Amino acid sequence: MAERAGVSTATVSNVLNNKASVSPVFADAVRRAVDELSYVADNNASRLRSGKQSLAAVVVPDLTNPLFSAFVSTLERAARQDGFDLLVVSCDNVAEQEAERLRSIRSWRPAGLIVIPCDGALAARLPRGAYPPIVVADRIPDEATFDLVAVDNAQAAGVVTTHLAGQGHRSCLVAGSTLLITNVRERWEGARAVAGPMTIRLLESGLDPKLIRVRLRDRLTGSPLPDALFTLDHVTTLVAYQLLVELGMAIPRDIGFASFDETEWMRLVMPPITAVRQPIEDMARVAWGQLMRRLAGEHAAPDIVRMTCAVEIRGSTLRRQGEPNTVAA
Amino acid sequence: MAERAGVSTATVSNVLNNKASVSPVFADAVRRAVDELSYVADNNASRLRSGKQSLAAVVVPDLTNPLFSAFVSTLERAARQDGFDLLVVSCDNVAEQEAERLRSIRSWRPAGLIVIPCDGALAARLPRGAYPPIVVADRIPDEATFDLVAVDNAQAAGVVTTHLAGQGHRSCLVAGSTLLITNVRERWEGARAVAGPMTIRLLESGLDPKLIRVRLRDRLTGSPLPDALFTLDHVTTLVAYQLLVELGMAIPRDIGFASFDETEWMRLVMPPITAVRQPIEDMARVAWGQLMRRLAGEHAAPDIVRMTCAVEIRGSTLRRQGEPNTVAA
DNA sequence: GTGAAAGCGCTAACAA
DNA sequence: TTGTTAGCGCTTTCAC
Repeated sequence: MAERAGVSTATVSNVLNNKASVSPVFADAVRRAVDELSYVADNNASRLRSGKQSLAAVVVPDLTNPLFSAFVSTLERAARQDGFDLLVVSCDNVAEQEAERLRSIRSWRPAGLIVIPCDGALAARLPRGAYPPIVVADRIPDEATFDLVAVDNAQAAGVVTTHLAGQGHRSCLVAGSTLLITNVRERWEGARAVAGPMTIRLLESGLDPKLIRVRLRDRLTGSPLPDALFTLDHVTTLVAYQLLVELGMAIPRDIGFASFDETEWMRLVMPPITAVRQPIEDMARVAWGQLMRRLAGEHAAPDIVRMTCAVEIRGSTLRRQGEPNTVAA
Repeated sequence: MAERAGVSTATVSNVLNNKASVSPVFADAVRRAVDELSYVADNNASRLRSGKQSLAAVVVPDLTNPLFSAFVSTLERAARQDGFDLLVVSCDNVAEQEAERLRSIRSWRPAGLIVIPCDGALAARLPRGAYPPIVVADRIPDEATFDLVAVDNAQAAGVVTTHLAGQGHRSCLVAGSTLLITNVRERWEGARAVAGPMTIRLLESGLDPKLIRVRLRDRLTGSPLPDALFTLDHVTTLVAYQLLVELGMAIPRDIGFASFDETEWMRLVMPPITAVRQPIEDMARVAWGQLMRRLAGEHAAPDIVRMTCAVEIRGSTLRRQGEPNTVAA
């Protein structure tokens, strides 16, 4: 490359990084050679010498979850705009995998990490020793030692619950994977706090769709029967809705139905489903911004951002007068 | 690190890569030091010297498309099993971006690339000069110069079309983004080839949801009205279904509805939607296998794999006797 | 304004 | 079995 342009490697480097001033003649020669050989500098060699890394990594629990893939998608775009590429890693919802990946990913010497952790015990899974800056998103770690962007789970769950009670529901089943996930705990506590006279019960249904199905079915066919169901995560919502349809339970007449996490199909089914919409794209952009500030050398205390969710009230929870799906008392 | 263990860097390297034999005493010392410092070797420095790269890259048109995120998810798992990490890049459905990314991604010197291209003209967007092995997935490039894994689009579209005709539909509208995407072209041609006496028309609706909506609405409110709608990609399907609901068209009585690409909600709505299910996870595994074989030095001609789709016939297209949603003639 | 030389962290080749 | 040395491709430093 340098020989093709007839200059030294140092000059090539200077042209490519517009560093020290280079005469137009040499600069042109370099650019021509770059073009002819369609040369791109080796990022890693350059990092090795300069210490400037343009690779970041993102660790998510599950790439097939539309919430997380939207997060990664937006993050990737934000990163690219700042000249970074993104190593994407999934831990398949397994904490041990996450620990392993968190360890091994350091071999790439990423400039920073963005993590949606499996559960609250993230800090315990970080190996001792030097680490690049870490930003945590979506799920809240037990210790507030990281920059964090998450939603106000309790508030949003509260809005839904208040709405359910206001629609005259008497007994609400709240179903979510596990209280070990701080988000789920916050949602449950936010719901319980405002249930008022409405009976409210929790079902920790786990992460495995088959088990979720069995456990939910128990509650939806046993006694006492709830007249409202509030599911706290994407998978539980999917299993629950399918189950309600199969059991022939009419929504919202037999049972009101609301979901934390919105997916496009919730607008498409009849009646459409009341859901909490998380600002996941905004979260990705905020997380990236937090990381960039750390890379710029900011030393402030952890930056904790809580974002507000939109609650979309739809037919699946409406049983009062004047509204669709009104039911005679 | 080497000094902490009291040995030379070469010995550390030998222990970490279990290369040349190292005495148990020294090996233990190294392992202890590794543990204490929670040291991981710098992948890039090691690649620089050894030439062995354990990074691969995947380029997809859009990470929010569930088909593609499932692909990336499975691919990432396969890669990890072979000791590779994955650089994930989206081109946001823009060919120029894809070209740019394909160029710049080389700066990481990935061992190989897996690409779901924006359209058929992939080869034209590859810069001249040396390239790592490339495997193309899902969308078929114009020139058969790459290893390829894709589905048999024409066959699957044919099955759906034959079914639609067999259900007594007289006039079918086929809607897909653009024939520039070879998949869409194959689907359209596969459908047209077996339409028989059923009138069949094509709408190239583009990639922008708003425009898709306008164009579809024209066809679904104008004349002649189709009595079946077959959408050829995920976005078109979503827009179309919403439109049908809004227009108050009863499925399947007013219009039969089928989709290429299956998403979970298609099983959940009533009636559930007839859809072609692509074996996307299998495609990811096959693509990774193809890449691994190239990395192992295989020099054979391009390996072209076509996989068969499952066609899920559901209520949205059933109007005959003995089946759900039967309609009097 | 330019090039020679050193060195980033590692591994390959070889000498001890 | 172990350490020494060279060099991967780049950027930095510093003489010119």
